[in-house]
Amino acid sequence: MAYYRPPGPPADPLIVRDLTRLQETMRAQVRLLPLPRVPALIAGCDSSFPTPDTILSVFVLLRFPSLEVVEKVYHTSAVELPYIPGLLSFREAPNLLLAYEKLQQKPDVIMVDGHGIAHPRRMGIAAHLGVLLDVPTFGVAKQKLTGTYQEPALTKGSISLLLDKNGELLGEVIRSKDKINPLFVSPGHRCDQATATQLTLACLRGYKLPEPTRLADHWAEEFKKELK
DNA sequence: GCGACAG
DNA sequence: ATCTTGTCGC
Repeated sequence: MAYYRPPGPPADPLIVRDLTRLQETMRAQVRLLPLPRVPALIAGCDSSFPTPDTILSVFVLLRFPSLEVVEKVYHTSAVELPYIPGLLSFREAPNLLLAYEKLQQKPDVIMVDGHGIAHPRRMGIAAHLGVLLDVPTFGVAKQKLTGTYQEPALTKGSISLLLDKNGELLGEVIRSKDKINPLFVSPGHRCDQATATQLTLACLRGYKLPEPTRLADHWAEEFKKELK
């Protein structure tokens, strides 16, 4: 009799140990600082899964601050790792990098769907991608991974801090729309909290998600349907 | 031992 | 992330 098994290959505990170590060495590469100048191009990226073992990643390039769409590309490949909290980047980053290579022009900063340093080892997918590409990145997540915070006021623009057990700043919890669940914004690489928050706010257009990730999210869903 | 746990 | 209908609120 068949029995249930989660999507993707099983999580080999030996692999998990090695990836966690690799993540800890990558942490030393992260640099938190303001962008050298106001970005002219900002990118948004996200992934969807047409089938349990196929990943489809999208990169959308927008002019800033107009947010006019300049490019949108995607790439698909076989899933090599199951989803493991804290190790998401090893499952999605490889395919995201392949999609990134398809961009004709490169962005000055990338808004990633997921956390930056608001991660157990300060290496969320935004920081991970930033280090691999050596490009400024920050993360915008819909759910908390780690840290504690006070619920921000219910009005758009309200912000509260996301802190770790020692009071260290991990990110900011931002209400991007009235009475809608807040976003978790944190710097990735070559970016700082103030910049990540400013860019997130500057990219809001009446929706819960800022345009870069909202559009990447949208196209990840559209391209998925096209494949079916 | 008991929760928490991005996408 | 993905599956999946109707439904409550602004």
